[in-house]
Amino acid sequence: MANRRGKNATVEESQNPSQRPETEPENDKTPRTERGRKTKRAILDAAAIEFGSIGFGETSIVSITRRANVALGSFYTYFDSKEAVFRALVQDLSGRVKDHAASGMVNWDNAIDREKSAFTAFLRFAREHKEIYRIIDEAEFTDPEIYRAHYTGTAERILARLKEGSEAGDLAPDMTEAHAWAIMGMNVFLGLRFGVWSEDESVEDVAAVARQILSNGIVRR
Amino acid sequence: MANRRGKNATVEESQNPSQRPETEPENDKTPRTERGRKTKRAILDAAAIEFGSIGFGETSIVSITRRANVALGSFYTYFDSKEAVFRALVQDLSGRVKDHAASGMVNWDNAIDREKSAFTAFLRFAREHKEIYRIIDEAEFTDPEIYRAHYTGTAERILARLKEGSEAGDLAPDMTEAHAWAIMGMNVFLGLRFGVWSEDESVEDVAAVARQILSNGIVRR
DNA sequence: CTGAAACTTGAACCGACTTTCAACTAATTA
DNA sequence: TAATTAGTTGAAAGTCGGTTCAAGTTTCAG
Repeated sequence: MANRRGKNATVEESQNPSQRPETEPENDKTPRTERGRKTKRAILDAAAIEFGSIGFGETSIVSITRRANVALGSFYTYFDSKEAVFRALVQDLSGRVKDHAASGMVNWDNAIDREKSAFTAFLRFAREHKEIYRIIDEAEFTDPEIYRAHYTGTAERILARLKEGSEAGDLAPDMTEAHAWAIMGMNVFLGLRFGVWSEDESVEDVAAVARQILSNGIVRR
Repeated sequence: MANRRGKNATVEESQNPSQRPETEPENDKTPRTERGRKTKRAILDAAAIEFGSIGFGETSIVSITRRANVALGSFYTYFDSKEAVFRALVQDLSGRVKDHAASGMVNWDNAIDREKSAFTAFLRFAREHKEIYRIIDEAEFTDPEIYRAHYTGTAERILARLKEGSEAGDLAPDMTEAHAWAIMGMNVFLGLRFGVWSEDESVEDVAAVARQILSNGIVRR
């Protein structure tokens, strides 16, 4: 096994450089003033809380603006509809998850430990931001495109790592998209059960199981 | 490895014995006539199609009754609300998935092949019933209780199999809930990507990857 | 200081959906 | 056949939330 130190070697492109790429500039609803930016931020933050706690169906524009301490009408200064805030939010959060995972993924010597490190970062993140994961999941129904993009992108990054591992000689030579999806599924469900639903097991213990599976499978040896 | 034939040895309790357990009898909305039973069935079927194709948020009671060729008012003869049909439906479908998985899981000689067999059955099922999976997933937001029960129950059954595998000497001796959730996550995500989203890979190829991971992990050997 | 642009406000409008209900039909029982 | 119960119907009431907009406030450049 090669001995590579992963400090920051893992940070992918990540954190968007300028302020607001947000896919399309579209109908110029972008604030032009500091005041405006603040208000928009307040609306987004309030929306995150509402969507995260009571879900897309139950939150109303009023519930968002009420929580943001902003008038109902102000909402439409910055967003076209409930779907629009949701979309903006999911994109925002999806990016944050990616960034966090990348920057938290340090200290690995081989491909297996690299994955363990990635999972550990992910699990900690899930514990910190349970709402975020609810929101991204709900996008499956509210905004399928973004939902797909989120998981497709994540799988691509995993697969890239796996291929590096193969080339370095750590991993079997035949890593495919399916491998990446299998690992992602493992991570997501462990995150749901041991991150979001309960924290009755230590991060380390759960990560050890994931690591064991990747390095040995579950057969008796 | 022991050589056990799994023909039906795997059918768990499954298919509910009498007709309609449906959790609570509650407000006696049960039909008393053949005619009534037919109508209720029509509503449920129509609901499955609506929920499955346009989702919970978009379907309205009218859209359901229209599709069922039934008057709007008839809906309330059998259900209290949109949530109520959804709940009934999810419970119904969750049971069907379980039954199908159990009965499709035949022809295994050892614990690993048993899991491969389970996954194969699941993936085929997912391809046949993409809507069903969308519906169960949506329960995460519409009816968290049932959603949890669905996955908790599935994980329990996986864990029971793993423990049998350990005892039989096929599997490592330390199988835990986390192992079961990891496997379930793998299966679900592979099902999503290679069952629901696209069928560009053969069931066998995808199953082979899952099997490889469980038996060897992904390290080079 | 002035005027224009950015931003804020909430009442009011509007459409869509849920839910109720009284009148009607079908099936069953005595 | 009459009386009773189960089931069906769709109009209409009621509710709820999204969206609009005209009037107001704040900010700032000139």
